[in-house]
Amino acid sequence: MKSRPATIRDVARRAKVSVASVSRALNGHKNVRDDTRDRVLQAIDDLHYVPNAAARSLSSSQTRTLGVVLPDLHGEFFSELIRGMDKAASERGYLLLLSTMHADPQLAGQAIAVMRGRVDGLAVMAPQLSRDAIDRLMPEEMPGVQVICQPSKKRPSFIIDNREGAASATRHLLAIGRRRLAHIAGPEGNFDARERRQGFLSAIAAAGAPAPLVGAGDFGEDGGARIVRDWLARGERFDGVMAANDMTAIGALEALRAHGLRVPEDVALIGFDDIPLARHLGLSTVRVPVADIGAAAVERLVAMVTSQEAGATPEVQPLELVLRATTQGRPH
Amino acid sequence: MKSRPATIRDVARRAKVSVASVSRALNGHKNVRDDTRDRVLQAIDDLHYVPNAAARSLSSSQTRTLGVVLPDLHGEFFSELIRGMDKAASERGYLLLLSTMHADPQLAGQAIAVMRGRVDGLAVMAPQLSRDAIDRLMPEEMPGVQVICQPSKKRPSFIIDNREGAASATRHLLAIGRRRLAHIAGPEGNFDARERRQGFLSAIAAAGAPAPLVGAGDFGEDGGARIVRDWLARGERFDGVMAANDMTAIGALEALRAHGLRVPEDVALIGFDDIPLARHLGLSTVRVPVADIGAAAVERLVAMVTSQEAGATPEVQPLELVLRATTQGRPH
DNA sequence: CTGTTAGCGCGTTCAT
DNA sequence: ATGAACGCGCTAACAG
Repeated sequence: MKSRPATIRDVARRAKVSVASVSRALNGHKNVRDDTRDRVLQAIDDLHYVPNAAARSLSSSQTRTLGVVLPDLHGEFFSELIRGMDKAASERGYLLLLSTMHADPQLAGQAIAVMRGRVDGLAVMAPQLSRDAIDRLMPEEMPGVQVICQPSKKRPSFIIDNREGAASATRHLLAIGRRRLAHIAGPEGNFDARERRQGFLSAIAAAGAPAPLVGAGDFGEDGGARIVRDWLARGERFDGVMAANDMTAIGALEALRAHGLRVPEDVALIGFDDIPLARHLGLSTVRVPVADIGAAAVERLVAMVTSQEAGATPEVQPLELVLRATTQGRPH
Repeated sequence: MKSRPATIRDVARRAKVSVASVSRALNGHKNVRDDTRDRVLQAIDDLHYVPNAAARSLSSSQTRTLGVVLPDLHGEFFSELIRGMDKAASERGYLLLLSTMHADPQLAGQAIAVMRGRVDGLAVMAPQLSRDAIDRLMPEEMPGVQVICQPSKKRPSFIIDNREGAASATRHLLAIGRRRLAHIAGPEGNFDARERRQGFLSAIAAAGAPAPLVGAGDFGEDGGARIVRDWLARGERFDGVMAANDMTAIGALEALRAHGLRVPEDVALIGFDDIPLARHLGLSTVRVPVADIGAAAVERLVAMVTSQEAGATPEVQPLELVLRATTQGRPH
């Protein structure tokens, strides 16, 4: 007996009430007699009735779904962000519709477009897009928040203080006596990468330290390793490296060691993000509370969806300097 | 001018055609004159029309969305699985609706229930649930596949040969001359964990090696470390450890070293999964092609959704032994 | 090739 | 407290 799924009408018939009563009972309205409600519930149970989500959306024009548009993220960063978002969403009865796009702005646009009508709100992370590009892509009429990218004036943004984080990492290098510093930056198109570079440079300037070495990495392990090898091959001298993120730092670490340099004795090294690998490798870094950011963003998004709240003040999550072996004499 | 979104009727009016023609043009039907199609496309562009997904679903009874139900996964395993799935899905015009549930079977049931009517098919990973439990939870009428868990007879399953993987890891330990082996198992309720333990034991038996030590871990770093500390405290002797997964192995590695034991000289160590950490720590392991599994599962699911295909033969993805420093004399 | 129209399943007035 | 009826936006069957 694989009959088609029961509809609200089947339930109404079986409970001997009208569809309106079933709907009311279902949505917990007050004006339903206990007796009626029980009969409805019984019928629902008998028929294994499950409301059709599409019909519900069409008629109520809300989906109880949130769209999440992410760049081509890897590893722990991705999973932590989703974990934070999913937790906040499911606690509030929302589901997450996912779209992991690639760097191309055009794809970003498509990703956002296909979500229209399927979600009540949108959380977008697009560090490679400018503020204006994001503004152009986001549908006017739909609530939206931005996560870890250039803050918008029109939408709440959940960000971190990249400059301060990078500056404090740099000050730490200076504080342990390193003077000839180097920075391996992230992709030029990436907002966070640019901010971190700025933070590094301003800390150097503020301390009156010698002009630093700056190379352009790609947020990846290979990029970090390549830059370091180049420097070393050119005979550059440096005793402290601040990398744009942990993966870059890890690449740098391997290149340094492959060249016979000791870390931290010869060169101190610090990254950014605090991915789990960092802890295991004893890499000093700046911790980004990714899951918290995701949760905060979704929490706010749900508030916007349910109560039309506006407001666009960026919410800045605190960073934390995590000191480990690569900037300390002792092993972790 | 923040008017309500344009509907198909607005488009029809502006293009001076009927809604049916708009629908046909939209869905790429052949029987539309070029002239008509152009006018429709023009109107769509003018009005920034985007079809309402809910209405479309209701009327066509398909959502172009796939549900993904996952356990409380961490790190790279999670992100790789999603990456593989999302790639396969988006290439075919499908979106992923996510639900990360917790171990509780009741929650699993809820997670699946809320997806009814919102997705065309379901991909479920539930290693902590029995075959029967999953069968009971999965809606009869909806296409579904299972990923990395006890294979069902009713649905295609995408699995790995845990026993053979564990056995080959164990044989490798034996082959490099280790005889007093130990196994740190995963949670007893987990299907893959049980299979891996079996694989370990049968390899031991087949080789006629001495009775091994077996401890119950939890797939986590702490569990692995705890078991090793216990063994060491009790004065147990062993020269090779096969851990149920990489995180467990990493915990074991740290406990071993903290106790002054050298790896692999004193104790050889091998894990399972090949998460990125494994490579960085030089941990030997068994590689599970997580992204490929996810992609294959979704690919098959889409086929089932679009063409009612049946079939329930488990698809077994190949594993690969990855040898690194923790089972070899030399560093990686 | 094109237009008219009847549902799809549900929420929600409006009467009663 | 309950029921009848309309409309949400779209697809598809049917007429022309």
